[in-house]
Amino acid sequence: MAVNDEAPTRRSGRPTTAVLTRGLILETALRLLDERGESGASLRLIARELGVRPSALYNHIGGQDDLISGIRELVSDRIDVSGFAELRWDDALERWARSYRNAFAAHPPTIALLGVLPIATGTRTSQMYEVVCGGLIAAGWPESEVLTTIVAVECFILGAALDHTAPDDMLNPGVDPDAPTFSAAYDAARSAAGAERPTDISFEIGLSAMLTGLRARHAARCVEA
Amino acid sequence: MAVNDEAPTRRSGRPTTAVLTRGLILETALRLLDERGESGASLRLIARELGVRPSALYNHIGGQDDLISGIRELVSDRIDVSGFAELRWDDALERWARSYRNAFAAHPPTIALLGVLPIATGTRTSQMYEVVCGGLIAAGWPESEVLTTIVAVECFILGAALDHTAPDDMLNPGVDPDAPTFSAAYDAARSAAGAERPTDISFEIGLSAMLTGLRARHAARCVEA
DNA sequence: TAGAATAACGAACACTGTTCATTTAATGAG
DNA sequence: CTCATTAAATGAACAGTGTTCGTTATTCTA
Repeated sequence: MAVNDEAPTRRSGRPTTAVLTRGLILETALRLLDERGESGASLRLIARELGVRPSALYNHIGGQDDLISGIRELVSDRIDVSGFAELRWDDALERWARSYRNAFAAHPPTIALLGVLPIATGTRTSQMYEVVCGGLIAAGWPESEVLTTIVAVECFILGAALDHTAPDDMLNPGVDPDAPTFSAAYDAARSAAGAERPTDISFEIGLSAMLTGLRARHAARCVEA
Repeated sequence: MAVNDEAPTRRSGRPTTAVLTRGLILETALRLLDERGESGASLRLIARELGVRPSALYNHIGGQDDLISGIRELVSDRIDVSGFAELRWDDALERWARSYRNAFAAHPPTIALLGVLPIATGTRTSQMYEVVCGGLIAAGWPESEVLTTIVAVECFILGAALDHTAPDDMLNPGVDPDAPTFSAAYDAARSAAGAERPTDISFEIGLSAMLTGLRARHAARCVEA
């Protein structure tokens, strides 16, 4: 119907003052992701939001993969690693894990991507690993084990971030005569939660369990610094 | 170019013997997912594989969401809950967690969906929760806590399944002068792993830590059965 | 046996990411 | 100051996606 894509008319050719920036594109993408969720970061939506044709984006980003990894950098930037300079290793890990989960839970679509795309060297993500590795090694964790341990915690964090985005009643079995124990446990959990979200309780239980386990491992095989 | 989509020619109208079945579609989708990975389960690919037009699929499935949740049921079916009838709760949980991760690690695209889509009542997935809840409650876990605990473990499992699909060198910092500790830890982890995949080591470390933590929690607040 | 329900095709729609030729302006070199 | 180069936009096009709808032929049911 509409012959024009409702984008503000701009003459062909390079504009007098630049319209786009890689940073501007990434921030717009993240904002749309937050506002419209999930599929809000399509190149065409971003382009429309910026008053530009989709193909113009390709002068600043390499494509969708590049876009995603750029967004990931923005999100990663909000992860708090300050604890490793102030607290004991386990308390630092706890603060790190909490802010890590919160950062990604706020941007669901990036979670699944995070696990699969390689991280670029020299980025802030790389710096995050630098700090966490340093903190744990300083606390006596063996160098050969520290990264696999960090990844183990990360697995839990990302899974929890994924769970955070799920609707609260996802597991609701309803009235299922074939699953009475499950149904009862669901009701019990729900009333025990009160005003809290079940997903938050699960995160706390899991995080606490994992830290207890890691403390035991640390005591068993690590040299105090 | 090609006027026909290379699909075997079949006259319009209902065929003499039915070509499609919901089950057949789901199994084909899962197979393509395994073979071609990631985006192998497009409706058009499935249709072509079955020698059928895409629109024909809609006579048997409700759409892509329905397709995914159907696939999820197929995958969930391979999770081993036999331990809860034979072993101590913690060993049963360990067996369950391992087979859970393996089942989904084999089918990456379903992982992210798992966390978000509600499960249908009366399905085998529901039965899985029934067995796990029953096993833990029989071991003395309080009813109000059992489901949130299970979800906590699930978070780790799904995160680990996600990590399993990532390339091994995802974290490779290369030569990054700004991240010397990280780089050294990466090399140390790599050589310590030997022939094993780092993601498997991380899973074992995390699972072990989590079980240790849960055993402590169990001892502290659960009544022996 | 008449009519309804079923299950296929095939065309179309509204999307998606991406590429390419074209147009215009800014930039840098001699 | 000029001129070639580079950069940044448009706009058309392509191949792909999920989905809907009308058509047609068959089977099932009353």
